[in-house]
Amino acid sequence: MNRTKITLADIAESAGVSPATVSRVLNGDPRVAVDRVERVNRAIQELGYSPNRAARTLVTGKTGLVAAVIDSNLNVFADPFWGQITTGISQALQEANFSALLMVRPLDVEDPSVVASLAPGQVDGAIFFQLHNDDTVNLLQDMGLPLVVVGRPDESSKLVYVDSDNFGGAVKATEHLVQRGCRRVATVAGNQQLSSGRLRLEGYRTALSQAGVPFDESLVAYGDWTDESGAAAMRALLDARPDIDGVFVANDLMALGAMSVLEERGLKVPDQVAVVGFDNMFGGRLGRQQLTTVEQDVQGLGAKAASMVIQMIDGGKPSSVVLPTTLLVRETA
Amino acid sequence: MNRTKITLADIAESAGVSPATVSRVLNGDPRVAVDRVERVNRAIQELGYSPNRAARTLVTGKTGLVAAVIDSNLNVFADPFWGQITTGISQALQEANFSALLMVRPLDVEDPSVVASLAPGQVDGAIFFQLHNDDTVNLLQDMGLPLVVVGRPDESSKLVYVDSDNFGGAVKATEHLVQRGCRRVATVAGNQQLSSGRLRLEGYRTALSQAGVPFDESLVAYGDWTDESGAAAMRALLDARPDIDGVFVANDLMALGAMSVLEERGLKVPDQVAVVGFDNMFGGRLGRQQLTTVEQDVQGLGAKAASMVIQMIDGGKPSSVVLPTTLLVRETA
DNA sequence: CTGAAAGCGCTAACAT
DNA sequence: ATGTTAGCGCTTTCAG
Repeated sequence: MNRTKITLADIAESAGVSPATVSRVLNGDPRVAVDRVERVNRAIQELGYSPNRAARTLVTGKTGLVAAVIDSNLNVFADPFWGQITTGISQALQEANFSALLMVRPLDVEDPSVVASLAPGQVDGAIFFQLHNDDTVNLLQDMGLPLVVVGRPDESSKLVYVDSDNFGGAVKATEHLVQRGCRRVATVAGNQQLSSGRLRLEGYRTALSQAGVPFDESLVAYGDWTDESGAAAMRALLDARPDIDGVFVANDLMALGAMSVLEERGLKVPDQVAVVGFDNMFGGRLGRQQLTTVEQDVQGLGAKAASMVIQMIDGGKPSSVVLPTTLLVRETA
Repeated sequence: MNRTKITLADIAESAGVSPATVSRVLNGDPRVAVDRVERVNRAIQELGYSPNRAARTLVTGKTGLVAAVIDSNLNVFADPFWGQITTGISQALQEANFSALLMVRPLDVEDPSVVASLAPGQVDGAIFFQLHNDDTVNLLQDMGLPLVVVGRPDESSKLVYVDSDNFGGAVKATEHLVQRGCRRVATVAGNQQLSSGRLRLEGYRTALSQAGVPFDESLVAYGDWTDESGAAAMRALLDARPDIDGVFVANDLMALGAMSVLEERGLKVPDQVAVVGFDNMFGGRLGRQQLTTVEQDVQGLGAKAASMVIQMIDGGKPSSVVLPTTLLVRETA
């Protein structure tokens, strides 16, 4: 239909006012006379005008864009996590009239192209996920880019972050196992390069030590979040310690793998071995039994991250936030 | 560090050349003398310059942006599908030097804001998902926006699309059931508002009729892709037709629900009832048994969609593509 | 309250 | 092979 792009000048002419006035109407300047506002709006309507972002950006210096940067090395894209969190981000940004720029990139290496795409003037802010190294991010931050990290950066870092309470969730999960009478509680830990992996393991250790149980290395096995790795870890655990009677698995997918191994060995869940997962993936209906697990609000995480960058863009200095996690007791423990 | 934004003019001055020359170097114009290219590049390096997108966009009319538009009413974000497909899109765009703009919006209503954000000049192209109504999309297409749809639009539509071979996959799944000896093959169909839901059901019917089996309404139940709905559908099916000996479930998540019902009724899979799913979610390891299912290449779907918009942006006229699906025979059928 | 005019940073003719 | 010169479409002083 409207193949020719129509500009602010066209509106000005059609409405019989100056470009400046049109611009004022567009930006809600209250000083413009009511009848003129009306005339301008009508012209906009009739001609089907929408302002050119680039031109606006060029003069204001604001792009209206926030980048969501995801490490492509985390090839766990099959995890529902990503869809949920990007949705949370996109919708929250939307409401503040920002758009989300999705960047899936290898972040483990120093990548000049990432820096270039995020240099001041390219985007107004950025949200980073689960970084392996903080260098690029710190550089960008020093260049004045408003940014927040999802997950927990190094202690030493001054980066602002949002995270689920992985530690607290793991503590609750482990305590639950202890309280229900498990005496030899093992754990299948996740990727220790990620803060979520480290903190869930730390929560397990802490809960145990608070319960007066000495830490036992042979009760810990590691996976990489996938169900196969959970199965392998569970097998290793059982081989080393056939007396295990409870296990905290750092995510539901690995718990799924672990439970299939338990079944394959003829071990009854939860009577012989109780299992607690983490994520509340598919409402715990992942395996054959309703999984007892720790719930985190992933979409909320995304929304929070978005609102924090926006705050920073507006000159604010939000502090890092840790969102609560909830233990959902179901059939497996 | 470099808080002051440095521009092309700064580079020109520092390198002792004209802005035009810098621009040429930036855009790889081969005519520039080698030593000058060198000088310019050094200046760029030293000053840490990166070109301003907005300015470039303003003059070239190309934004370097492709929007990925997802209907927020499809609140199936927990499905791994989204993460995979957006990853596929983002990476493919990346390689062609485009960026992905993620827009999660209600598409069932006529939304002027969607049109405005996608009007010519705002983005170079768009990828739409699973639309319920084609009106907005057709409008945008008429306005000259290069766009491709993921999923199958109305027959009448002239939209270019990419889709997995849902029909063919369903045919293979159903044929497999028939060939393994199932006489009363039921189906748990998905959301019929989506082309994937319709085509998988159609594939089931077609395979059956080709096998000379008359269509039987009482062997069809509907779900909404969730595992609960799959369980409910399976229950209804079994109540109506206790003689069912095979079932094609339109996605793995519903198959998971269906299998738990089978188990709860003491029906052995696959001996008493064989089950085939669709998606190959988590490699079929979703339930307690390795699920026989139809695999689709979701990330490939995203990548293909991206390369097709890029083709259109470059003036090409790609035709719609249907990506093959594969039956993976495992334990459940 | 409104208009004129000057750019924002870049590219693309057009000269040279 | 390189420089000069106009703008791209918008916002924003600065006058009035």
